[in-house]
Amino acid sequence: MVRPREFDEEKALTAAMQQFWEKGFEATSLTDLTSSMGIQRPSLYSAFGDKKQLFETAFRKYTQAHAASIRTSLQRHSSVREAFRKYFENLADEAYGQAPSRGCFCINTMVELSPHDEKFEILTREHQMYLSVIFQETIERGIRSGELDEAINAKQTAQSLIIQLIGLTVFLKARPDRSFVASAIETALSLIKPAKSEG
Amino acid sequence: MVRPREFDEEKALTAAMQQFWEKGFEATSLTDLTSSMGIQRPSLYSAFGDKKQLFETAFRKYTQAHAASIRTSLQRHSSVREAFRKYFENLADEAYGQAPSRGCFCINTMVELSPHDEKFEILTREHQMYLSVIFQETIERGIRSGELDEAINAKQTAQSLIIQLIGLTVFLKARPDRSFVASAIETALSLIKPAKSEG
DNA sequence: CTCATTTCATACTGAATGGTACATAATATT
DNA sequence: AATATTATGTACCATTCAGTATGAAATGAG
Repeated sequence: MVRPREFDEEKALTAAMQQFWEKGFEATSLTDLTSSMGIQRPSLYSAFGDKKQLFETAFRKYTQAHAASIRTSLQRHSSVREAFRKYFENLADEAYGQAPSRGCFCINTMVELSPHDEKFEILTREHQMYLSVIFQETIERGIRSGELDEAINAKQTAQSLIIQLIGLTVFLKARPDRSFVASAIETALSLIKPAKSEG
Repeated sequence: MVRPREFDEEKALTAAMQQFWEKGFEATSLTDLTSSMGIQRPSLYSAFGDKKQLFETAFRKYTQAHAASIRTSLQRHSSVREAFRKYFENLADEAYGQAPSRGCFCINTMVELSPHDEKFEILTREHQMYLSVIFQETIERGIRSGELDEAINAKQTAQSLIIQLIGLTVFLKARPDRSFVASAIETALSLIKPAKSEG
């Protein structure tokens, strides 16, 4: 009964997400968006609403994918310590590639929008809380399996690791010495003490 | 020989710093600047150069004051643990006031500009490295005084604390539960172990 | 084929952006 | 007091911004 849409909404949304992720909300213009999405302005507005609405949709797409990615990454290793180590080290490795470090879309948004926009204050907080639960469950798995020290407070440690993940992600944008990053990662991992091996 | 300047350059620069600190580079307009600085556009350009140059001058003013403030704050207590505790707790307290949390100008800049502007990548990195040295010296003072465990690696611990300071500062913008913040602070302080009391 | 409906491309809107030309006002030196 | 020099206020510039009006193109239903 109608003319069908000529573009793939999901691909267009992904392109918008990449733009906002790389440049933030303010610095991304509608021209940036339409050219990277490969659509015209009226199509953007009819499909996604205005710039802020598109940003929110892109943000939600990111947080879902991000949480799923972290969960998968942490489940890839039977050793919880190894899982966290690989996750943090991979984060650092990516940041030292040639391209400037985009960091984390959610963290970028926390800095740019949360102080002035209550909706994003809530959305960013909730995402970090969600990640904190994933970390906590992972630590609890390590305790149950006997890998980690039973004395570890899983919740508290997870929350501290979230703080350190945020700090590391942000500082990596300034490309600090790798030794700085390495020692911060070592210290973070020291909080996930292995169980005392018999004796 | 000339007409003297009618405004106080230092006060105008402070006003500019506050604006950039609160809203970032992109979101601060020249109109925001001139009205808060109480001067006209041509005065701004002749005294401070263009927007980016003014931003850099304001940034440098901030980092100097910030480093001095941290140094003073950490020296206020003879106990190093107490000094760090007060510093972190004060940070959290400020963030929960009514006004939206501006966070740290340097951290905001790291997120907004460092990935796309090498000059600020360097300036922000150097400031954090400088703070790291202040932390390290403070920890070393605690070790020398006998307050802290000699086994502490002062440099590594300082670097980790910087990461945690960044993480905490950023997450506070999303106003997490105070319990979350409190436990992150406890974990951070646990890295500065007191010396074993005899026996 | 005809018509209703929706998407698309072009071109535009008013407002805001960073930056500046210019004339006037104020000072210090002579 | 006359002059050279700098600061100020106004008014402007071209450009870019987010958002939209409009008409043509494409589809499915009858």
